[in-house]
Amino acid sequence: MTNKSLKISDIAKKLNISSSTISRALTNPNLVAKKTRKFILKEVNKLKYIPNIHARNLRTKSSKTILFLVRDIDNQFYFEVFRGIEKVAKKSGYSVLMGSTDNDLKKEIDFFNMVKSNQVDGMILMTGRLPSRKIFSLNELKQMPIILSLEDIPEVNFNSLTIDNFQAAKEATNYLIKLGHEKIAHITSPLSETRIGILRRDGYRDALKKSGIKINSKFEYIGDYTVESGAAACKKLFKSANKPTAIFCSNDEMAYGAINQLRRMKINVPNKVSVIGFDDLPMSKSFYPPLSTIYQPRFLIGEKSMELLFEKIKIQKNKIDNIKLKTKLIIRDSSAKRIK
Amino acid sequence: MTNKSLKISDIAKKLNISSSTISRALTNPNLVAKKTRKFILKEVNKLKYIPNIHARNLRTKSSKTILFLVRDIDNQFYFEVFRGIEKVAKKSGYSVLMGSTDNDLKKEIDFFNMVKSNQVDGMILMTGRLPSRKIFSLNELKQMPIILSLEDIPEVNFNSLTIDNFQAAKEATNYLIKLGHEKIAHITSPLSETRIGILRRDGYRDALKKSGIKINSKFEYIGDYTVESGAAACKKLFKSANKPTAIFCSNDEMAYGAINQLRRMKINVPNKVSVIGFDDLPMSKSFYPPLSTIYQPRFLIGEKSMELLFEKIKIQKNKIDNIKLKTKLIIRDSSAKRIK
DNA sequence: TTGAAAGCGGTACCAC
DNA sequence: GTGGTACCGCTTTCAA
Repeated sequence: MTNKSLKISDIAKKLNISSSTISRALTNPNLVAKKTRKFILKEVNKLKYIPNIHARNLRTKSSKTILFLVRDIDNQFYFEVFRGIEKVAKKSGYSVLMGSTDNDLKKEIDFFNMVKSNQVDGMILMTGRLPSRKIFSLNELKQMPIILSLEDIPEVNFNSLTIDNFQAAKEATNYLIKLGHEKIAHITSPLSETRIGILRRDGYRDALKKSGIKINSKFEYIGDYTVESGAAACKKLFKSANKPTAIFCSNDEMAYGAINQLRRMKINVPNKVSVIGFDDLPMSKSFYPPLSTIYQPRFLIGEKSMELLFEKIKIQKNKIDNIKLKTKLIIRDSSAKRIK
Repeated sequence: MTNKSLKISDIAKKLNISSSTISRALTNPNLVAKKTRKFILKEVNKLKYIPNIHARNLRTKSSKTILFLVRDIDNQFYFEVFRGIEKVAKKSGYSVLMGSTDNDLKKEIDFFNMVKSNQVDGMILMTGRLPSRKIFSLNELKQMPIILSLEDIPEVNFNSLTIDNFQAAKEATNYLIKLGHEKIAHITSPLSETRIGILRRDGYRDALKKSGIKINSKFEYIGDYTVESGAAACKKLFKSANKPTAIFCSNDEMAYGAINQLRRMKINVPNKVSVIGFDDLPMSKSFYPPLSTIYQPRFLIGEKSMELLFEKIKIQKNKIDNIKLKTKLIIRDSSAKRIK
C-alpha cells in the first residue's frame, strides 16, 4: 500500500512543461497545441497517471457524481431505473451512486447533506419524502439540485417525474371488469406514507364506480408491499363468505404472495381467481403463472429523471416542467375470463 | 444552488478561535479543552456546518470509504452481504459503496483505479477476476487493500474469504441420494469463468461416486445462472428417454426456471421430480413450492470480508489468514422421497 | 491547550 | 498557447 502516487507536478518536471498545461491537456485538450497535447498524453499514459479526485473536486467544487436515493436498495424495481439514469449521466461524464435510506432518518439526512456540501452534484429521490423542515427549510430544499422521481410530494411543489398511477390502476381494474369480474379485491400500498397508494386505490375505485359496481370496503386490504402481506390479504379475503373472483395488487410482490397463498388454499389462478400486479418486475414473466401486471417504463423513468436533474442543475432553479409518463397493461396468464 | 457553504475559517472568525482548534474539536475532541470544545460544538450545530469532504480527503489521503464490487448489482444475493460489510465498516466510521462491473472491462479498471488513487480506502471483490496484468502487475495488485470474497482466484494467492462449495454441493447431492434418488441431474454454473461452478460440480460428482452411482454426463447441463437456463435445461433433460428424478441446481434462479418449466410440462415437483437450489435467495422460501436449497451465510460473509479488509489495511500486506465459511442445507418442499 | 502556517494535488486566473 | 501563482478547505506539524 505504498502510496507514492504520481501527481501533475511530477509529470510537469519530467517533461519540462508547466502543470497548468498538463492539467489542460487532460481536461481541456483543445486549449493545448496538438503537438504538446500528444507529447503530454503519451507520457501520462506511459506513467499510468491517475488524477487525485479529491484535489480536483475540491478545486472545482463538483464531483461529477449524482446520487440515486431509494428506500430499500434490494428492490428489483430500481435497477433498470438506475441504468437509465446512468446512461444519460454518462453522456455528460457523470457517475451515479445508489444510496438506500432503509427508512433511517439519520441516513436520509446524511444523504441530503452530501448534496448540500457538494459531495455529489445532484440527487434523484425515490423515497417519497423529504427530511423535516427543522433540518432543511423548504426554500433551501427547493434550491438544491434534487428531482423527485415517481413519488411526488405535491404539497411542496417540487420538480418531479411521475407516472399516472390513477390511470394505470383504473386500466387494470377496467380490464378485470371486462373479463366479467365484479367482485374485485384490491391489495393496496401502505397508505399513510406516500401518495402512490391512494392514487392507485382511487383509480381502482373509480373504475368500479364508472361500471356501476358498488365499492365494498371489505374488498380493500391495506398491504405493505411485501410478499407476506399479499398472502395475509388472501387469507383474510377468502375466509369471508363473500369471496372475490379477482384481485388487483398495488405491486408485483404482493401479487406473488397472493398467488402462492391461493395455491396453498387450492384455489386455482386464473381459473377461480384472477390476479394482477403492478410494476412488472423481472421475475413476473417467469413466475407461475406468468403475472399480468402494469409495466412501468423503468429505463425511461431513469433517463427522464436524469434529464430533468441536469436541467435543474443548469438553470439552478425549480421552474422546469414536470413530467408524467405512461404505463402499459401487460396481460399474461394470471388473469382470465370469469367462469360463471 | 447558491453555495456559500460554511467553512471552518468562517466559524473560526466568528468565534475568535483558530481554525486548528475548530478542526480538532471536530475530529479529535480530546485534544481540546472541554470548555472550548463545548463552545465550538454548540456553534457548529447551530450553524449546521458540514465539513468539505474533498478537502478533508485530500489532506488525509483517506476517504473512509470502501468499495464492494460485484458483477451484477441487481442480484438479490448481494444485499445481505452488503449489510454485513456495512455493519462492520460503520463501527470504524467507514461507509460502503457498491459498484457493479456489468462485465465491462473498462468499468472494472476504473474501480481498481479508485483504489489505486485512494479515492476509496479498500475494496471487497466479488467478481471473481482481476484486471489484466498489463494494467496492474500482480505484485501491485497484491499490495492493494483488496479482499477476494466468495470467488477465489487461487493462482494468484490473494487474500480471500470463501465458502466450501465442494462440500455444500456434496451435501445437497447426498441428501437427494438419501431420499432414494439415483438419477440426479445437475444444472451447473458457467464453468469457464469462475471456479465456483467446477467446485460445485465436483462436489456433486463426488457424492454420486461415493454412493456407487455412475456419473452420467447427459445429466450435467451447463447453465448460466439465469432463470431461462434452468428452464432450458429441463426442456432438454426431459426430452431424453432416461429422465432424472431429481435436479441439483447451482443457484436458486436456475431452480426457479427448472421448476416453472417442469410445471409447464405437467411434471409435479416434488412428487415426480425433486429440485434443490443453491444460495437461498429471499424469494426462495415464498416460491411455490418453497425451495430446498443451500444457505450461504450472506451477512456473515459480509462481516468477515470487511474484517479481513480492515486487517489488510492495517498491516498493509497480504499475509493475513484466509477464511472459509460453512454453508447449511435448508430443506423445504421442493424435494421429497423418490416414489418408486 | 492553542495558534500560525504549510501543504495535500489539482484548476483557473492573469499575464505574456 | 503556455507559464506563474493563488487558492479550494481542511489537517497537521511546530512552536508558544
